[in-house]
Amino acid sequence: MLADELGLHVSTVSRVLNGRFGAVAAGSDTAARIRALAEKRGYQPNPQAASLRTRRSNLVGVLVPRLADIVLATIYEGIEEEANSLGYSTFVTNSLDDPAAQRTKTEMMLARRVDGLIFGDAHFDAVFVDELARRGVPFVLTSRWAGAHPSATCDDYDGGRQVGRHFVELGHERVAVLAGEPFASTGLDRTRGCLDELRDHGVQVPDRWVVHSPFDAVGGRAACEQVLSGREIPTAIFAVNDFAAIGAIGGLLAHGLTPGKDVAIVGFNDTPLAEHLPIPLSTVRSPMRQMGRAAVSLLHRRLAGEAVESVRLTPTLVVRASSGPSRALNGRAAAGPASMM
Amino acid sequence: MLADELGLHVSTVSRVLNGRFGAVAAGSDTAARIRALAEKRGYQPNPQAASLRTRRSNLVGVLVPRLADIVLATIYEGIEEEANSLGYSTFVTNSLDDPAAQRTKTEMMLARRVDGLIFGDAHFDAVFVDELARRGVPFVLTSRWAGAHPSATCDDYDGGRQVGRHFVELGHERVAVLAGEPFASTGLDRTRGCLDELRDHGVQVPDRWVVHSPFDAVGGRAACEQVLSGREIPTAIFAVNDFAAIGAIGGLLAHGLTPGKDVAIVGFNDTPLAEHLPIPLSTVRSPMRQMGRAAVSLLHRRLAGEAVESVRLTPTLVVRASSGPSRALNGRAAAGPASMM
DNA sequence: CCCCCTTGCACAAACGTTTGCGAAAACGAT
DNA sequence: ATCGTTTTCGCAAACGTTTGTGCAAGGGGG
Repeated sequence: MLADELGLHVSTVSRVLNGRFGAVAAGSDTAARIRALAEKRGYQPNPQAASLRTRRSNLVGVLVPRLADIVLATIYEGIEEEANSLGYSTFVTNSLDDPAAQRTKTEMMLARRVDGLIFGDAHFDAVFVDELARRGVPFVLTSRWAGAHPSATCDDYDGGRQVGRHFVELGHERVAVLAGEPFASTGLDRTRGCLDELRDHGVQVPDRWVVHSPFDAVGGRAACEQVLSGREIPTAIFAVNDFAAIGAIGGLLAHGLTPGKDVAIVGFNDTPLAEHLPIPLSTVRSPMRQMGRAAVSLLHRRLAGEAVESVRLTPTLVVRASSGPSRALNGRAAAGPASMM
Repeated sequence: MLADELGLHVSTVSRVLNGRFGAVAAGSDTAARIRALAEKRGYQPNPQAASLRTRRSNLVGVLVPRLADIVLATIYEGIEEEANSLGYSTFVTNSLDDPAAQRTKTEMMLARRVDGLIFGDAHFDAVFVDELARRGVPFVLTSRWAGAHPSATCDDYDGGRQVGRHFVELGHERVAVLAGEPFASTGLDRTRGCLDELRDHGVQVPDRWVVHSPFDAVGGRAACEQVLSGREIPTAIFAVNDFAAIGAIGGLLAHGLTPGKDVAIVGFNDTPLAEHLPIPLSTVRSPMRQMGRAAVSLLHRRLAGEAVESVRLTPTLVVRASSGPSRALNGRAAAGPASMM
């Protein structure tokens, strides 16, 4: 250690390096000497020794359904940024939305003595998080909310309404919703918002046109196929997730329908890919990175004993070719489909 | 603690719970009593206290260019799986391929006392990893290799050759390569493999048709635009990454060219999206998850003092619509470009 | 000149493990 | 019954911090 090398006591070193109190912890010259040597030696305090003593690890555990989902990965980028700037390190892990995995992974993080947790995979029934709350484990939610637990989410309901309004403005009267997983508040709120807005404008969506599926391309494809299997087909589809939208586009094309022409389609999240797809995808941009940052900030304040309130960030609709021009101008005639591609 | 509760000494408890030696560390009855209570209390040893004593943290640091890149995220899934099963926990962080960030993030992990590191973002020049190796920091590489450091990678050169062979089999004689970042072994090997295979079959690729770009859609788009800006255009394009391929597809369409018809295009990695794109993308499937697992295994053995050798996993070409049917059967006539979308 | 207050630092305990060492107890062989 | 060997387990030190307490010196006011 450097204490001995300076002929000082380790406690003195600790005090100046932590610079706790307003008052200087040591004579300005000794403090300077200490800092100088620490710099020179590249001294980094041993975090495990410190947390052993302080009973704080400055670790936060993060659970997401899946990091390979770009949405969650981006949220995690926000989490990491903010966490680092607050002096925390983060453990991430995938739960795959499997309740058993959520439990065991959470226990692993707890065993690692994380100070708190951030869940990006909360299920709408909230049974697991309720249980954790009862145990007094400090956590916050992000991406999805559940129960009354503090969360940093996107205002998905509002996003859904924006999509609904977009559809009515385009004159659509037959719309389907690919609603995502039934246990995720994101999908639920997005579809509810959309349906509410449509209803407010006199458009009713039949139940058979609200279909749940996983938040990925194969899920979207399957859900789309199901919608298209009926006698009547919709003129607009809202997929509550960009990847589901991509799958749906595949489904449409397979049925000889051109997205953005025969049927409008809009996704959600504004994934980087959306604007680069062969048919640029209309979508709702959600502030993913900010959600992550907000979640950490929430957790940080919770850990400081503060009573925090959930934050809900507003998304914005981005219109591209996939939701096409107004149906009023467009009619159903199929022009040379290549023109807009 | 549970030691006192049992009237036993903490050291005894420690011994039976660790079950170190082949010989039982305690009487079978006391051992049973200890285990029973540990189970009942849900006792989990404090890892920071343990690492303080053992000077091993069982932590491994992972640096990737970006987790929001699905390729790296998937590799990380493999890393996490294997790490957990070996008793390690992992810290991941994004370096964004920025050398300064690589340095500071690495130092952060070292400050956290990780036992070893896994780099998914090694640069081909290897200056940083060389330096680390000199300092005696234990690490392995994955995804990209550099210098002679142990790595778990895909045989990118072979993958490139497979693409080259595919192109010659289809009869292409004018091919372009969107080569990715010039500092990544992945892109370098993939293009080299492709070019070598083509050359072996008498096809020369002009330098102006080998263009570097970031591994994402906008990069691919830009690179593609550059290729298409010339007087002559290629009949086949190899994008060394699926996302770049998607961007390139956008570029082709913008020029009125239909991928898979006017020009064949193949990507790399077989991202989940590839097969669900409007024009299903031919691509080379790389064993991402296995690479991650192999990297951890390598690191683990290195930490045990073993001298390890790099592993190189072989990829397999997956042919889909985007590389279209043989040019011999196809000719150059451009049919209605929309038909297959 | 004495007292008190501040400043500057050392002392030591504590956090929860692991592990070398040694003592007591159990056991087997003679 | 004795002796040697093994088994079983307690003792204590150590890992690198943080932090409450206390002691000595220095300084200012009476």
